[in-house]
Amino acid sequence: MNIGEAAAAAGVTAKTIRYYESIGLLRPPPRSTGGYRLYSPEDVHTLRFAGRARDLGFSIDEIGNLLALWRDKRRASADVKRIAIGHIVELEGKIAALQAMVATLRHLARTCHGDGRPDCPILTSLAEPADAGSAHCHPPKRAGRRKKA
Amino acid sequence: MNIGEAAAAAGVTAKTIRYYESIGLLRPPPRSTGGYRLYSPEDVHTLRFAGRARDLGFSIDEIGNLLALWRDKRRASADVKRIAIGHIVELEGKIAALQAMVATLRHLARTCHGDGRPDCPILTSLAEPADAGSAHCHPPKRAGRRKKA
DNA sequence: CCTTGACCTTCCCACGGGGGAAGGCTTCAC
DNA sequence: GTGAAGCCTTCCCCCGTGGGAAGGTCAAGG
Repeated sequence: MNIGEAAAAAGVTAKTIRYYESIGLLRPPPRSTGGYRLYSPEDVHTLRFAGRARDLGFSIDEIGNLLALWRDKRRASADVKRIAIGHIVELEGKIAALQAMVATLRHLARTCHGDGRPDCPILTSLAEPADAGSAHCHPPKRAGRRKKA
Repeated sequence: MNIGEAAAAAGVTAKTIRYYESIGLLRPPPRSTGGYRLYSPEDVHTLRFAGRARDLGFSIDEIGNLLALWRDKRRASADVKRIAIGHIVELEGKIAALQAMVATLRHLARTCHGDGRPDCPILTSLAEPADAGSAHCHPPKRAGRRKKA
């Protein structure tokens, strides 16, 4: 089948498939005489695997590792589980960072009149020096974003 | 003061300042005879404002809006609050998406032996057709990542 | 047989939010 | 006067795609 059909069957876009192939995540499929990529039903399985792993937030590298384990019939399930657990930890870190932002924003929004007057603690707090604006709130910023933080 | 000093005072990197200037988020400062950017204490306030807004997860566009409101002394605090509330909603959507992923992963990890045997429900579930693998779990995937979702 | 339209190909640009390096100026302290 | 920072610009890199242009292929209908 052509790339469009395979993409629809796997729940990803043709664009994504070409991208995954270009970065070496997927092996290049055979081509028709006209140069079209030709996919087998097994390929569709692999594509769906990759797409669903992405939906679960795995990075390209992690998906590559999972794909290798998937292809290896003698894998140990412990290896798979370790990757999954590690990913859970990573996701929870992001969740915590986002929740800290929400908490800070909620606090700021609560103290803002929200009417026609110009004075707004959200704005003044954002411009406050150093950590004065966030110290009374929740330190953990974005996960690993700031180098000097 | 030069860019490095201003960056240190505002808690951002010189690189970030140049980047923000290049995309039009910040106005170009005056230059010395040697071409160095010269920043005033007010500029440092603005820089800190932008950096802290980014730490709270605001997008470049949103920071631009907030900066415009910040400069406008006759703004209505309701406008600021609306942006903040909108951002909270957005962040909560991301949190929910991440939590759904974690829940699914937890479920999969729980059913995986995690020993030397090769059979692993994590892998088989990822390759299952359609929504069979996630239907018994939590639908909301990443916020706005998949177009055809 | 030929056209049409859907599909495919490669290539480049964009996003956010910068990191890092190359190669050249300035500026400051000694 | 001179050496070491620090700054300048410019370029290319990362993730994970999405969008679109310019052009080739394929299947079906007239």
